[in-house]
Amino acid sequence: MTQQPAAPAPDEAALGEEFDAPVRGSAEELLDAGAHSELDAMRHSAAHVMAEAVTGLFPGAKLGIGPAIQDGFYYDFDLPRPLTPDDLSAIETRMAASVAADHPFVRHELAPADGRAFFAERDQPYKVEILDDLGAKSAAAGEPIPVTSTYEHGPFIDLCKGPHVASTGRIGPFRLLSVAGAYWRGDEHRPMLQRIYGTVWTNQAELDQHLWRRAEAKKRDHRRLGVQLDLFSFHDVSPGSAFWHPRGQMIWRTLEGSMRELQLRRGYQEISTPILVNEKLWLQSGHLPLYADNMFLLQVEGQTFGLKPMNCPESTFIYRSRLRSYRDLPLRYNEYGRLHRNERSGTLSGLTRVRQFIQDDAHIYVRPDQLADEIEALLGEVREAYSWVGLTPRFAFATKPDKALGDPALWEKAEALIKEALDRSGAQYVVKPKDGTFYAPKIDIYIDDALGREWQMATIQADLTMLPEQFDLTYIDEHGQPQRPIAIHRAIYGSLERFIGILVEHFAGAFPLWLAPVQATIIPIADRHLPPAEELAGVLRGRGLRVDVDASDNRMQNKIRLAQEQKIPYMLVLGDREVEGRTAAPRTRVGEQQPAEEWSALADRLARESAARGL
RNA sequence: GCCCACAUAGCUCAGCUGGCAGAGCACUUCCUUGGUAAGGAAGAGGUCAUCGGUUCGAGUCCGAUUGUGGGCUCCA
Repeated sequence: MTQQPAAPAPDEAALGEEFDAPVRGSAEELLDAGAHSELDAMRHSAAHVMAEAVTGLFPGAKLGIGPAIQDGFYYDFDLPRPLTPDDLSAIETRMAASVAADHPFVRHELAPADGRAFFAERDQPYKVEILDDLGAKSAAAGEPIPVTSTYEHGPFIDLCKGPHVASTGRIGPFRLLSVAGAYWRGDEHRPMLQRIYGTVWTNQAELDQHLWRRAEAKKRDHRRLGVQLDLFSFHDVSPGSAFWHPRGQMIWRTLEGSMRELQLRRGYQEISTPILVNEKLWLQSGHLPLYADNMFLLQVEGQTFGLKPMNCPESTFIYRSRLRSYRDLPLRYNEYGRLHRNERSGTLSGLTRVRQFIQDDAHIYVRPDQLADEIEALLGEVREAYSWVGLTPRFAFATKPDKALGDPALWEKAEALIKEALDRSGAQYVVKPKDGTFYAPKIDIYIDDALGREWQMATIQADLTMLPEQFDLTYIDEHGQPQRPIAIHRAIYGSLERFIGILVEHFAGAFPLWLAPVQATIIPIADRHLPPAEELAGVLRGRGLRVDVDASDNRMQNKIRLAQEQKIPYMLVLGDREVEGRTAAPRTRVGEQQPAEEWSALADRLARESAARGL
């Protein structure tokens, strides 16, 4: 967010650093009302008006495309020089003038050849390319080339299939947001154009709401809160890899602990496999040719080793370490594997795009007749784990892609079994045809966070070929014959790094009690209350609670403020009154004051609340 | 990787057209021992990301490098 053309409102700036204690569950008010076609027409029209402004400022500018998108629009330009934030305000000013002039949008239709000539004359090669592609596509389909339609408003005319609002005056309040580079047609071998993003709404209140939501998202940004809450940091000695501070690591361990509990209950067995592995492993699995660019490879004594980018192949060595009976299956191996992927430098971003991460991975080996039951159980695991953090998973079923390994009949069977499991579990899901991996149909899991943003999280894949065939896995069936198992790959949190990043933003740093790295801070009012404060801390820690004592010489009010900023769920105030009765006065981070409570009763209550994993 | 922007104290940031490096918070010490969102005073803290260049003189101008941000791209 490098360019914000207009200064924030003064009161907003003053409040910016310390936003109010977030009230979780207020998601609805943050949600977008949703786009509709009238608004889309307005946004697309705004793109035209912006193109008018840009071509006015930069005669000879070449135009890419300028569609409506969620919340706004963009337009790509080929310009003689890079745009600056000052240019954005100049463009906004010109746009405002065009809106004030209320130019009608007029549609013209031209014969295809005339249309091409029209844009060729005006030296608009990208538009010509679009028309040529359109013609080629029609020819290939054996259809007539459609007429070329253009829309004209005031001094500006553009290739466009519409629709538009009636006139520029109908365009609602807008704001230009940022400039970014974008390859023509998303292809890095094509020229890089300059893209300007803007947002448009039907009225000022909606625009204000949108800008507020953007500001709110920025305040919740896990990269910012990670520093403020002392969770993790990044350093240039290892770009793309987080340094976990004690509090961040505590969140990590707490999530991991809950998952271990669930996995134990479900009969998983935990394994751990090497990080540094000879490249021949990925030659065998088939990953190497496709994935080598994303791997960290190194030469060791004349051989090539790599840091593992995924866990899957190695669990097969444990599977094959002895002969397996049909009675052994399902065999559920889970692994918290530390993975490295060489993401391109420009793509790294906080915890959501990293080079090193740890997955709560598992590989489950099943007989074909066990597949549907196992998938159904896995869907239950996903629902349970996500309920701990108040997220509702949505499922997408991705089927066989065109380029796929293995016997099509097997695919068909596996897909039918997955569908059966999905239906039986009562899950809501969409089907994404041909979106599976080359070795497995899969179920992808999505959530919407408190700001209404969608994230792809976990995945469940039913691998028919890669592990079973490439590594020649077998089990002995009841007739003494070797059979192929199916390998289910699944991660529930996915990457813990990414999961925590999403949770930080979802909760705005105010983690539920069970997950909060510090669950309570004890606030002695005066120094003489320090020894009993330590005593109380001992009682609470004895019940497994994570507790700090604020031993600074700050005043109580200041200690409360600091605990509030750290979003610690409970502040336990200890003064003369409390020490006398061996009680403490709890205050929650939303400002609620609870009656003073006897130490062991308080410890019991908080421990119960924490164990319940409530929100 | 590519385009653009940015990098000043632990954090958030100021430093106009080149002329001895600043503030608030945090930290240390002292005073204060308090009742639900900042008590007071003093002090310490910076090779202005790194390397090179222009200049009498560079935080400031130019170049390269590294990192970060907004995007594009990719994602088994």
